[in-house]
This record gives sequence, structure tokens and C-alpha cells, in this order.
Amino acid sequence: MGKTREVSALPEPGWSAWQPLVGLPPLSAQVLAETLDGGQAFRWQRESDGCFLGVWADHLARIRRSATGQAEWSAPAPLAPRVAPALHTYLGLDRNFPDLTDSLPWRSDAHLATCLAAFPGLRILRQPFGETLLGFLCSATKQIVQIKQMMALLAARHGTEILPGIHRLPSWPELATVPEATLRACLLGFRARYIAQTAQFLAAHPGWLEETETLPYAAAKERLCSLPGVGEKVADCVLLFGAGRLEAFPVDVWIIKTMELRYGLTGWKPAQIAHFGRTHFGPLAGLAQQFLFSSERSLRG
DNA sequence: ATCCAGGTATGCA
DNA sequence: TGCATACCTGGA
Repeated sequence: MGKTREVSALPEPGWSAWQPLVGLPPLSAQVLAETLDGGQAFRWQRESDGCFLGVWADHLARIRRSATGQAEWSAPAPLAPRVAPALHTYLGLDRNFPDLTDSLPWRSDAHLATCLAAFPGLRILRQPFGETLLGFLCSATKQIVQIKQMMALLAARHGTEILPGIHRLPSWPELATVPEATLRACLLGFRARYIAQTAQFLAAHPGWLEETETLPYAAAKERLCSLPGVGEKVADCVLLFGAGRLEAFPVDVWIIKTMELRYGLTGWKPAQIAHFGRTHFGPLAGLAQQFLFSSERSLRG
């Protein structure tokens, strides 16, 4: 921040003109970064000019802030017509996050109020379901940087090239054709077995994943947890960030830390914290979780 | 060098 | 049901 940015009035060759993301309230640079690159998604990277470049499904887009904080997007010209509606979905622009956020119990929870104030405009992404599953299958005891590296290697080596030098993530049917040892070479470690086994299961059960996405929260979570390498935490992340289920409340080490530090829940087990979260934060507990997560992570490092 | 990192699965009181 | 331990491996 504070660095001068090129203000391009004219579209660069091959890219569509920058257009405002209508429906997205003005955001600080920190909140935009936290939304795209704070651990919900693993395929956004900062470019040298400060904008974010991201790939999801077969879409590619850049996002930046205008001087007023209005978010703007641009995409490779041939892709732009399809990227526009895809971005709308991806960023959850069909939901009123300011209203949803205001309905959280911040009036009776001072710490939550602090977190909401620290990241105004933070929202939950609606990513492709299968890709979200892949990302969080890789997340076990790994930092975000490492997970991003794994995703990048998986895409580069096993995903379709959608533009020169730009690869999408491999689909689950594509992953099913990759030997576990080859997956291991993408820095996956023991996670390679989870992915290989999950890919085999999904290949043997066509439509299973798509159907899971449409099931009610509890049923969807139960099915996800039956996959190798998917426990409660990963299942909740997939449902929250990949299916828009805002009632999903992932309990990771950061949330455990937050609950201990800010809510006095010392020694509580993950299942107990999950129960506390659902009852204390209500039906949008997952949205609250994201504010707590971002705040705790920005305080410590 | 030794330890840790957005967890999950397994084995044993 | 509850708690400890293994599982891969790059980076601090």
C-alpha cells in the first residue's frame, strides 16, 4: 500500500476494460486481500501492480480497488462474457452480506463486534464445490502458502490449460487417472493418498459429489466426512466456502485459540467448540467464524 | 539440527 | 468415549 498504481483508462491488449463490481461495497485493501487470499481460496496471487489474479473452474480474472475502494474486475477479452456472471456467483454478489453480517449477534458480543469492525465488508466466497474439496483435502497441517503451492503444481501438471501458461485445477475425473506417487510429487505428502482414494471413490460414484452439494447441511456434511481425509473441519470448510452454507462452523486451530483467548473456553474440545459456535453465533455461524479467524490471524502471525 | 504446520485415521485404555 | 501417535516434507 502507498505504492503508486498504474491507472489504466484504456484496456491493455487482450484484456477487457476494468469494470466496477456492482453490488460489492467499497473495501479496504486489507479486506480485499483477506477475502481473496486469506485462506478461503488458494488460487489468487498478487500481481506486481497490486491487483489480484485468480483462477477458478475455467475462469480467469483480475480484481483491484479503485481510488475510492470500489472493487473492479477485468478478464481476458474472449473469456470476459462468461467471467462476468461467474464472478457474480463466486463473490456471492447474489447475497446481501452487509445485512447478513448485521444480523450476527455483535450487539451482545463485544469481541465479535471488534472483529466485524476490523474487517468491514468481509464476505464468504462461493467457490466451485469440487475445487474447494481438493483445496481443503490438502490443508491438513499446512500453511496457506504451502497449500497454494500444492494447488499451483496440481494445476500446472494435471489441469487443462485454459490460456497460454494458465491452467485450471484438475477435475476429479482427471485426478482419478493420476497415480498416487505422481500426486505425491506435487508436494502433497500423505495428503496424496487422501486425494487418490477420494478420486477413486468419486469415479466409482458418478453424480455423488454434485448431489452432495444439493443436500441439506447435516446430510451433506455426513457424506463428505465419509471421504478419506475429510473430517469435520474439512467438511465444514467445503460446505462454507464451496456451497454457501453459512451455518457451517469450521473449528481449526485458530478458532480454538480464539475461543480460548477471547471467550474463555479453555480446554474445550473441537466438538464442544463447534456446538458453542452454532448456538452462540446462530444460523450464520460460519460468517462469524470468518471474522473471528481473520482477526485472530492478523493479530498473531 | 529439530520442530512445526487450517487435520484425519487408527490403535489402545 | 477419550487421548496419544503416525502420517509427508518444505521452511524457519
